Amino acid sequence: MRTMTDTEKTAAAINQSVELSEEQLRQAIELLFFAYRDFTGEADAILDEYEFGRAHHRVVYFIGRNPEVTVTQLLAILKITKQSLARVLGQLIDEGFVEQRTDAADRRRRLLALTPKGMELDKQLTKRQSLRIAGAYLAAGPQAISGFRQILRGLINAEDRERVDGFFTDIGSDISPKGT
Amino acid sequence: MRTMTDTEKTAAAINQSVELSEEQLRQAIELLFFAYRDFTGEADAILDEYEFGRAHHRVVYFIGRNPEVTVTQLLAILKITKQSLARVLGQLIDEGFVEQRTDAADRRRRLLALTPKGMELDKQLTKRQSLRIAGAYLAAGPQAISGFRQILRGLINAEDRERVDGFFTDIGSDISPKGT
DNA sequence: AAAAATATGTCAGTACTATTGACTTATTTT
DNA sequence: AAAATAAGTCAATAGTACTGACATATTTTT
Repeated sequence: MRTMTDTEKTAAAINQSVELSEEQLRQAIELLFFAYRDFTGEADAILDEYEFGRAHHRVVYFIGRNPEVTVTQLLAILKITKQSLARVLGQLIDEGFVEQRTDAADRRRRLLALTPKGMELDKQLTKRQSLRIAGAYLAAGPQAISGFRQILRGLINAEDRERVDGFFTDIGSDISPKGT
Repeated sequence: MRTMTDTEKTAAAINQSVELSEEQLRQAIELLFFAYRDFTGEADAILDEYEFGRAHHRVVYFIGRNPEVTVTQLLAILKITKQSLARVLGQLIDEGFVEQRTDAADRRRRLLALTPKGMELDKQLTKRQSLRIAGAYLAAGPQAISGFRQILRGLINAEDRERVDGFFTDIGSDISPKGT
């Protein structure tokens, strides 16, 4: 009686653990719900100080991440309407967190960027969330990080996946021990 | 002067060898944002048919998951106020998706459960989201699933982690669907 | 040059979710 | 009997987002 090869063992293991029970899928739903709730709740205290809401946070975040983004591009990223963005963006501009300049190449366009004040806010908001993520990353290790990324990427609509692919496509390797 | 324990040495080693760049952490923030947005968007079309919103979805989901849950427990899970829940829960009860009965052991309590109609809605809503998750799970494989879970669990506030431990650990007695 | 399309901005009205605060009723615990 | 707990309700407010309609400036197409 022959023994299984390593490959066969792996295949069997995959088959067994890939049996996706309703229980397992519901667990994933709940993980997402609680993780997202706690993750977004992180910045709320800071936002309150500025009398801003989560919509302001998202706008600040994505302008910070994509300097010189246009209004239309921002709408595409956030998937909200122009009217919804207007309120939030207007406040951020009025209060000096975001600045607009006309694109010289196409004068219909307004290029959006954070002011130093806006960068400061972005940094403050992102720091908290980053700490939470860093904690989870460090506790779980590089393999887990790779899996986390792969699955979340798979949950994103195909059209938007490229947005999160960042500058490196070799998922997993970028977290490995430095210098070795 | 005391020496480091093995655990401390390990922690120190991890801290030194793993470099979490701002870029990596921002990528995680974006993964969460897009994945959660697309994941929750999945059920919207169905909810529209019933003229319900996402709040109704969450309530149906958690009652389905925890039959005989009380109002207070549901508030603790959802972390919203009683007044917020009242509107949504009232509608669900009025329209026959959720039923209430008085707890015989403590007649102040109302035990909540889905009616067959409510179960049908829950199933319909969960199916879509489960398919999305199953797709990502199957594409990424068991190791990735494990990592995904570990990291998301690490993002959840410590108090609530037990809620998502599911079949692995004994869940907090406050929510379990009674028995012992 | 005129027409069409694009990018942005704005006004008005509506819906959903969620909040704080105050108060009531019923029931159980102290 | 008093205090605490569980649930329900009323009123007012805020934040986010939507649809629809329309205006202006600029660029592209015809």
